[in-house]
Amino acid sequence: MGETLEQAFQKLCREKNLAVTHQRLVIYRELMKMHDHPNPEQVYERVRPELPSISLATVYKTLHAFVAAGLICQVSPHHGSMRIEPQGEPHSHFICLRCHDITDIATGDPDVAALKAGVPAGYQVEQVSTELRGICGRCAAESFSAGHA
Amino acid sequence: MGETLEQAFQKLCREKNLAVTHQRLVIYRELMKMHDHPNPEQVYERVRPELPSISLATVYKTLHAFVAAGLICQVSPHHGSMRIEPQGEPHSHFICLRCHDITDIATGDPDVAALKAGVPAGYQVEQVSTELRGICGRCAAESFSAGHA
DNA sequence: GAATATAGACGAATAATTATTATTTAGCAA
DNA sequence: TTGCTAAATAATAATTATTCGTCTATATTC
Repeated sequence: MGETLEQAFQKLCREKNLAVTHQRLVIYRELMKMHDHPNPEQVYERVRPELPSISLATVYKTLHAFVAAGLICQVSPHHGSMRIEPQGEPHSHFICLRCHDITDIATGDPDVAALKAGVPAGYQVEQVSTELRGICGRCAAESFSAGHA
Repeated sequence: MGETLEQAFQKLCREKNLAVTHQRLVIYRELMKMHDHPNPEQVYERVRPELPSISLATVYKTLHAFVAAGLICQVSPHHGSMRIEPQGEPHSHFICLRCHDITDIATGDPDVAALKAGVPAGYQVEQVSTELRGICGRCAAESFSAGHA
């Protein structure tokens, strides 16, 4: 039973062509214990007792590898830098994961009332927004031609 | 008529207790011309011809002042650092603008089909997420007691 | 118009992340 | 097994984005 998680991890790695390393296993095991939304620094601190010589850069690379492989998700990947919206019109945004470009999407408002219903008491909601993320037309065209070059 | 924007800006500033400065006016005027989602660096480059001695730090401070006053919006303010979600369950997030804490919100999925309908052709949507932003219970309680200290 | 508070310029500092390079390790084949 | 090759790691430097501190300049208030 103690092996179940490790075996599951090995299987996942095979599927995704990730090498199974001790560091990755320990990081994965710690991640699976966490039910909040840690940042890389926190993950680093959590694994250090078991991996005293690990470096923060390795944690970053491992987390990115896990995200790319779909083992974990990233909460609202940001845009590299602060982005502002001069006009106050409410709409959704499409954010390109590759070039970070933001495209306005005209959509109906989300059901704000239903969303707010799930918010704990004492929380003050100031904004609600829906984002779509993926690859924009330009980047999709580029990777297509690159794939056929 | 050329004065309309300037007058409107002055009025806004009075309402929000912001001093009307030349730098702020120029930044505001440029922002109102922009229909994309510039970052501070881009705003800086845009105003430099008119304000050769402005510093990037001033642009940051001004943008923050404008956001706080509600003159402009920020597109998905980020969390200071990368945040991950170990478990793959889909849900929404409440993000505290003060302490950056992320709280899971159990909600129904947004109408993904309707959202995707507004996406330009050639764009590949990989994720759709809804975020609520505001002040979490802890921070709200703190500012309440601070306000009455 | 003078006093006071706020804003700006400049440079340095900090935080988050990525790149570099040498070393180690995993995955695979003989 | 053993050795080869590609990938992963550790350590550190570099980059990028953002903020801070200090001094000067400007706006607001009287």
